[in-house]
Formats: sequence, C-alpha cells, structure tokens
Amino acid sequence: MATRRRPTMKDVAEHARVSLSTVSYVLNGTGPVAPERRDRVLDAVRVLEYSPNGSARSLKRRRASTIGLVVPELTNQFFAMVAEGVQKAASARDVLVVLVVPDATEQPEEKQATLLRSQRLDGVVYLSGTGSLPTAILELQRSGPVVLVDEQIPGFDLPAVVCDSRRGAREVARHVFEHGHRRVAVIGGPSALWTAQQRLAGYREAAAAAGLDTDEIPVLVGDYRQESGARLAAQALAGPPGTRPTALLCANDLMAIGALEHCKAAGIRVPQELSLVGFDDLPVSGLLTPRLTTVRQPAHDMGFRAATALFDLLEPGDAPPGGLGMLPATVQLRDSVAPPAVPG
Amino acid sequence: MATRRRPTMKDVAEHARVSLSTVSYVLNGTGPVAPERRDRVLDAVRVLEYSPNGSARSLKRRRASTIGLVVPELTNQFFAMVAEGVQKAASARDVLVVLVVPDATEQPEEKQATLLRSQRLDGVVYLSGTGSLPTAILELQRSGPVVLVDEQIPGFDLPAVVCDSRRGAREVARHVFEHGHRRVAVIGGPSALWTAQQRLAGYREAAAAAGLDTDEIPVLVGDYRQESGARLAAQALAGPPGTRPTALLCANDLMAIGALEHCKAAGIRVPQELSLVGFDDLPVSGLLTPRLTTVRQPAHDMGFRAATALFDLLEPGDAPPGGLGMLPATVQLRDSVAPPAVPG
DNA sequence: TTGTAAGCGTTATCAT
DNA sequence: ATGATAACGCTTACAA
Repeated sequence: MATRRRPTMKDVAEHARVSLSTVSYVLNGTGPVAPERRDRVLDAVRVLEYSPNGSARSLKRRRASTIGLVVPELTNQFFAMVAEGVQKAASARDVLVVLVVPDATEQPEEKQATLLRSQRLDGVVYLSGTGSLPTAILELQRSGPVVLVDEQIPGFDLPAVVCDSRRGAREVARHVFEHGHRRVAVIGGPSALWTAQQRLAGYREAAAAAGLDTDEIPVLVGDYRQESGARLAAQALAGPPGTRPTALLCANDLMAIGALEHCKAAGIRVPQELSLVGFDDLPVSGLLTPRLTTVRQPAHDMGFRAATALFDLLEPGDAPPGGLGMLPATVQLRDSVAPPAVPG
Repeated sequence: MATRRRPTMKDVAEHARVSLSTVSYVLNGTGPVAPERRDRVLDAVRVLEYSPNGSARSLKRRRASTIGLVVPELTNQFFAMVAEGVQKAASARDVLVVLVVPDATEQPEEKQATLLRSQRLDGVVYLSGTGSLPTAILELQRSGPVVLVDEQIPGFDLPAVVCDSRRGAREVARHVFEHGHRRVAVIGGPSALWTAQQRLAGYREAAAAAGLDTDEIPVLVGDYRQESGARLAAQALAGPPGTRPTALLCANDLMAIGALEHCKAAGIRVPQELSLVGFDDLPVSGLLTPRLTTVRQPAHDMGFRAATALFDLLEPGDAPPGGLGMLPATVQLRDSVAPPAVPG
C-alpha cells in the first residue's frame, strides 16, 4: 500500500471548496466565516483527518509554543517534582516541554544557547541544581528568556522562583540546637550554589542564636549527591565518640541519606548517637528508618510558578512579570533528631 | 535599545558575500565549497551569532528531529530512569525529547495523536505504566511510529522493549517458597497491563513448582501505586496470625513500600512475621528497613533501547528494526524475606 | 564551484 | 464575507 501524503490546508480547502484563507480563518477563529462554509471546512478537516503542520505554524508565527526544561537529572525526585509542575503549567497552555539534561561529559551551555537561539524553544526554565557556573546562565539568558528555579544569582536579578532556604535551614537547625546539641557539623552543598550558601547561612544564624561560635562549626562541602553525603559523614565522624559531632546538618536529603547509610554501615545509631537533618523532603525521606527530619520545599509549585512566570515573560501585557516571590520552606519534624547522648 | 532581528541565512550570505546556497552547503556539509569562501561563511556565522531556524528546517526537511516520551508520571523513579535513558539516546543524535504527561482528568489519547500527526514529533516512546487501554495505543500508532516500553499488546506485535517479568517474578517467588512459605498472597497490578499479567503468571508458576494449588492463592488487584499497596496489605492481613499469609508477593516496589508502611503502622514485623517482595528495584528500595528483596528492571537501558528502536524505525536502512529482544530481570536478594514464623 | 529559484505549509495583508 | 498573494527561513534541484 502506498503511504498517502498527509493532508495540508490546501487539501482541506479544495475538499470544502473554499479558499485557503477561509480554512485558516476557521481553524484559528480569526476572521468572519459564513456558518455554512465553516461547517464545510470542519467536515473536510474531519474527513481528511487533517491536523495543522506545527513546523509551518511555528515558522510563520515566529513562536514554537515549546519551552525547555533544564534539569541535571530526573532520578532526583526533587527535580522530577519540579518537572511535573512545569509540565502541568505548560500543558494547560498547549505548550510542549522539551527535556534538556546537560550531559556531564561536555560543555553544555553553548549547546543550550544554540538550541534556544534556534527558535525551537521560546524560553527555558533552568534548574542548575548541581554545580554549573552562574556566568553560563547569564550567557544563556542573552539568547532568550530564562527563569531560574531553586537558584538565584545575587548581582543580577534574573527572574527566579526559590523558596526561603535560609529560614528553613535556620529553623531546622534551631530544632536541633533546642535538643541540646553543641557539637554539630554541616554537610553543605556546592559553595557556588545559592541554595547551599543560604542554607549554610541559616544554620549559622541558628548556631549563633544558640550561643555557639559559628567559626567553630566544621563545614564539609559536598555536591548534593548521596555518595558525597556518605563520604563526608565518614569524615566528620572519624573521631572518637566523645569529640565527634552529635548532630549533622545536611544541606539536602540525598546527602542525609548517604550519611544515614554510612551510619548504618558503621554501626552508629541514629538518632541515639547521632542526630541528622536534611533538606528537600523527598518522598523517600518519610520512608527511612528513622524517618528523616527535614525541610519541605514546595517543588511542584516551584516548577509550576517558574513556568507560569516564563509564559508571562513571553506574552507581555497579559500579567505583570512580577509575583515570583519567595515560597515558604517548612520544617518536617520526624524521628532523626534526639538529644545528644552526653549533653553539653 | 531596539531589539535586533535575529540573523537569517540571507544575512550570513550577504555578510560573507556569497549566495544563500553556499551558506547552506557549508552549514550542512553538502555540496563542495572553496576553502576560502567557506571560511568567510564560518566567520560571518560567528560574527552574527547566527544559528539556523529550527522551524524552517523542520518544515523543509519534513522532520522535526523531536520525539515524544509519554510517561504517566515522573516522580515514579522507574519512569524517571526510563526517561533518562530515552533522553540519552536522543541527545546523542541531537534529537529533542518532549515530555508528555497525560493529564489524568482528560482523555489524552486524541490529544497525543493530534500532536503526533502535527509533525512536531517524529515518533513516540510510550510507557502506559498504569491503566491506559491498549486500543488507544493502536489508534495512536496510526499517526506515526510508536515504540512501547515496559508494555506489550499480545495480539498485535508493535515494537516494544520489555524485560522478562514472568521469569523475574517466578524467581523471586521461588526464593520465597524456598524459605518454606505456603500461605502467600499476591498484590498484583492492574489486570489490563501486560506486566501485571506476566508477573502474576510468574508467581503462579513458582507456586505450582512448589506444589501449591495456584487457585488457592489470593490475588488482590492494585494499581501499582503505594496507597493501594497499603490498602491491600491491610486487607490481605486482616485475619488472625494463624491463618493470614506469611508472605506477600507485590507486583511492584511502590506497592511493596505501601505494604511495608502498613505493617509498620500495624505492628507487623517484616520479615519476622511477614515476608515481602517487590518488583522494579527502585533506588529507594535498598534504603528501606528492611531492605526490600525485589527484581531489578534495567530501566535506563530499556529507555535507551526504546529510543534507539524508534530512531531505527524513523530512518530505515540504517539498521534492522529488530533487536528489541527481552531484557533480563534480575532478582535482588535482600532482607525482607525470612522463613515463616510457624513453618507449614 | 557557485548562484537562481521553486517549494515546504502556514498566516496575514490586502483587495474585492 | 471571501480570496489572491506575499512572506516566514530554509533546502535543493537545476542552471550557469
């Protein structure tokens, strides 16, 4: 059987015995069309199973109705939740979402910028997540609208949707100090990342409020991945029980999970011998033993808002591009924090 | 500042003082161009920061260099892993991946088919995952190439990448029976799904081999979600300890996790009082207490292969479209299985 | 080796 | 209310 050519508007026009423009008017609801003729067109569309060619539309309209979503990985559930939020907002507007996962093995920024410049993407929701230099984002931003999620660049105020990491970190740390911990260590995120800085600042504020010397608190720098959590926990807990930290403040759940795994392997009981807190509230965190005390980020909502902000940027006049305030990060009290074995 | 129009090939041609086609030849490596002129073109491209308009290309080439990935949700890590595999294969070919997450609240099949027909997508990798009628997929398939993942439609042999669920299920169940369990219950997946059927069949084979009457084994039908696992576990374990099952065969990890949560809440110790197995080997499963005995599906690889198969379908002649054999599913022995408290 | 010109399938402007 | 017709930016015969 010969595979038939897909019908074009021309075919529809001929079938309905009207002109090309009439078909276009009907399809887009622009321009007036006599009821009888519009029915003929609609019929033809149905009969021929016509559907408009997206590439031609994009070319003519100068808009792809597609946005990009840059995430470092999908298996991190936080990113997955953000992605679902983005997808939901886009779907409501009949906009496609292209998944961009920068290959770790290459310099991805140039490729992304090219992609954005190629007009196949109208804009980008960007979640650097791990590492990635701020300057690269600035470069990207020259090619088209970019909205940052879970990230911010202090000097330049790019649109960004973040939550109040500093406050969340401060509160969860306060909870730890209120249990009487005095020797704590921080397992932080990549120091280039805004979230890592904010969380560290939050921890320090809480420590200061608890009367500790913040300079005395060891800060081990991880990369937000589970493995680094395990490795750094091992490092932090190397000393004898009497001198090592009684609590670990982990800048995200993944590293807290790594730390917890280390403790299990090393026979350190949590929370009896060591208290542990994370950040993100991944779905898994409530399933661990002990259930992890952490800070919830409204991931889905963040993604949704970021996409919404991007759309506002793309069609000015619709709504003010503002409104990307700071979302709340809420402490989830669970079982991984207890008073230190030896108070003081 | 006035925002400057993006450069087109025409601009490049003028800047380089060559014709349009010469630029095209250089950019696509088609047609011979004198070294000196090619440099002029490349220079112009750099100076003007030109990058080709993707929509125009797609229109002319009749190919969007974009595929769709249909997944029910991203927060399920199995799907996320598949997605990463798809993304990786696509990225290697400079093909974009559009994320399609069917909204549960509407009939998505028609929308997807329209999308595929609109030529914005060259093909689709389809993971129904939960529910979704096979017939809908057949309909979709009329609009363009579709490769199924983790799913199969018995009658019609659509290209599909699956792993050997039946064998995996049989082996993990055998492991349970070898511990001496006689009273077991199955928490199965949606009966319309191939994977659910296969796993159930595997469990039954193992039961038969262990000398049990397969008709005696209660099968509770879940939906592959955590909540249904919890609910069905409660139902299965409602009886007194002497008569209720001593082991639960769960058709996926999510339901096993739900079952485990129920047991914790109900004070049933796993594996001492109840053995539990899952299927999928989600990253979280090894972090649970007890660590979940389950069957690993090579999710990433499945996604990668599915995408690869789709590309083969799209450019015939490159490689034979075959090769989507059945991948192995391997049992992961961990801590959630133990002999029943009261043997026999 | 280089250039001209005819589409690709839409949308939008302008007459009618 | 309807219909020619000119773009949109690119690829590709075909001509030179």
